[in-house]
Amino acid sequence: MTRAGGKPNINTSPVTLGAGFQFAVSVDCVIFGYENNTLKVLLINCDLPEFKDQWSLLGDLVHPDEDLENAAYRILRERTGLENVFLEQVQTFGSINRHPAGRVITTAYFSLLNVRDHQLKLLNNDLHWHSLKDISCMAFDHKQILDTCYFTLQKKIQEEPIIFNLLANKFSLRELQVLYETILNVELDRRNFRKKLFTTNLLTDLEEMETNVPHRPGRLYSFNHRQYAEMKKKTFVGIDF
Amino acid sequence: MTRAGGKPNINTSPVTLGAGFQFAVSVDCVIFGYENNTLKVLLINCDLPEFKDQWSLLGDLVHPDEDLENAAYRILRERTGLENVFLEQVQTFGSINRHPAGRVITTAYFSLLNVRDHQLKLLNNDLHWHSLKDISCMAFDHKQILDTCYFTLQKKIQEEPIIFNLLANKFSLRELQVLYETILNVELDRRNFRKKLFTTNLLTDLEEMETNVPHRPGRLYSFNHRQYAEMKKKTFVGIDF
DNA sequence: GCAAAAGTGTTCACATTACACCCATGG
DNA sequence: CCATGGGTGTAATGTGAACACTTTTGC
Repeated sequence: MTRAGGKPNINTSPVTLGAGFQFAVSVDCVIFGYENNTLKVLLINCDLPEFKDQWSLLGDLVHPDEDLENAAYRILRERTGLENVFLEQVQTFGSINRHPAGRVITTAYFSLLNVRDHQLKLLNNDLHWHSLKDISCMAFDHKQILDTCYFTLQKKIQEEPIIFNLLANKFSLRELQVLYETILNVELDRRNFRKKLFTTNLLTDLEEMETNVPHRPGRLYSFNHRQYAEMKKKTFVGIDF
Repeated sequence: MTRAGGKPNINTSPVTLGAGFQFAVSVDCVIFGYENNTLKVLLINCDLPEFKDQWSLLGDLVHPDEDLENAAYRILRERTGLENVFLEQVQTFGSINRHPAGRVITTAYFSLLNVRDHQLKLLNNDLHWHSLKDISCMAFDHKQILDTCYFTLQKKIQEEPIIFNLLANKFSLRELQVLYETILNVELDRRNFRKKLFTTNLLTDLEEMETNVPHRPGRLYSFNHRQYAEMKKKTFVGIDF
């Protein structure tokens, strides 16, 4: 009899986990990229008979000696060759029958990367970028996971300047604005957008211009990581609903 | 050899999970309550020798035939007797050595309930409400989980009107304001607060007054769930960082 | 009557929105 | 010279912040 009202419990009393070891744990990465004015996600073909020729997220079982987040980074590294990529946990999906092989709990991570810098590595894999709009059906509950991560992406880019992870180091304001518009699925006023972005002080003017564009070249900017680190120290309190 | 570049993978090819069944999966509930102008959390004593007499969140192993969220609801029901309580997934914690008994992945949920309506049931358990400010050390990584959930609570009450779950059905504007101030740890201007709340149209004026208060009685309000359901259909797009 | 909180409006600063014209480049 | 997007400012509106006095109750 424990002090917890007679209920042996993993948090309150010494229990053996023998009976508890009935789960497999995986991570799935929703890897967003941006190319040709289109938001894309990196998918792989699923060979399970249950989901023949359907698309699947990049995921794998977590190793017994591996932290969840490390497993997600490993998948990114193995599949894309990238080491320092934006990655953040989104949500865990654990419905009973979500995987035909048995009880598999999966934690979804979303990742943002700059497609142009990393195209070559993908040739080694059976991976493909898919326009988000063209994805209807996916293996497992991956469509639901993707939708959740896309919603999180939409919300987060309005709260934190993570969007720059999808762009090359140098970008024009036009590119940045179109990217916002693409992800949020809205149109933004160009002058107001510029004003807004400049007042954040997060853009470094590179004093360079676009080249080989069939119109007046725009200035190029980079994201000022140092300035953002300063800004983050400030807090905000409000009630908005 | 699968199409996935020769890597057998849980998402791409038929694999047996025998080797994957090495995890225990649990859920932990961070149950917030509000009493005597204090934000509290419901904890239980931990009897594990490693964490002798330290406090622990309410959690348990997920049953093999049970969804994650159902496991969290079960814990709430078993511990508090409550059925319809606000509950939301926050984050999953899976560090290798977070549990001394073995590899345990835990998904944290946070819950909001109205303490006054549900005091009696707790007598059957070794549960206690703890003022959030008095909690320093906890068993496992539960302090980290609690901090994460508290941060999520602070953020969410500024985005969605979930705070009403912590109050009785009838409340005065004063009570509501003090609750906001307590959770956010700020002082709010009373007139601006009233204006703001009234313009949301989420409060139903019950045409009742406080009684037995040693000052001018305030009006009582209730949260208008129906109105909020209407509001939720609208969207918002902005860039705020 | 005193302590304590209820109730109530206005002003100011700032942020957001809407909106139109000329400029530089490639073809 | 034409198509395309770059670059710029102002006025109107809306939102958030600051702020003081009278009222009602219990004791």
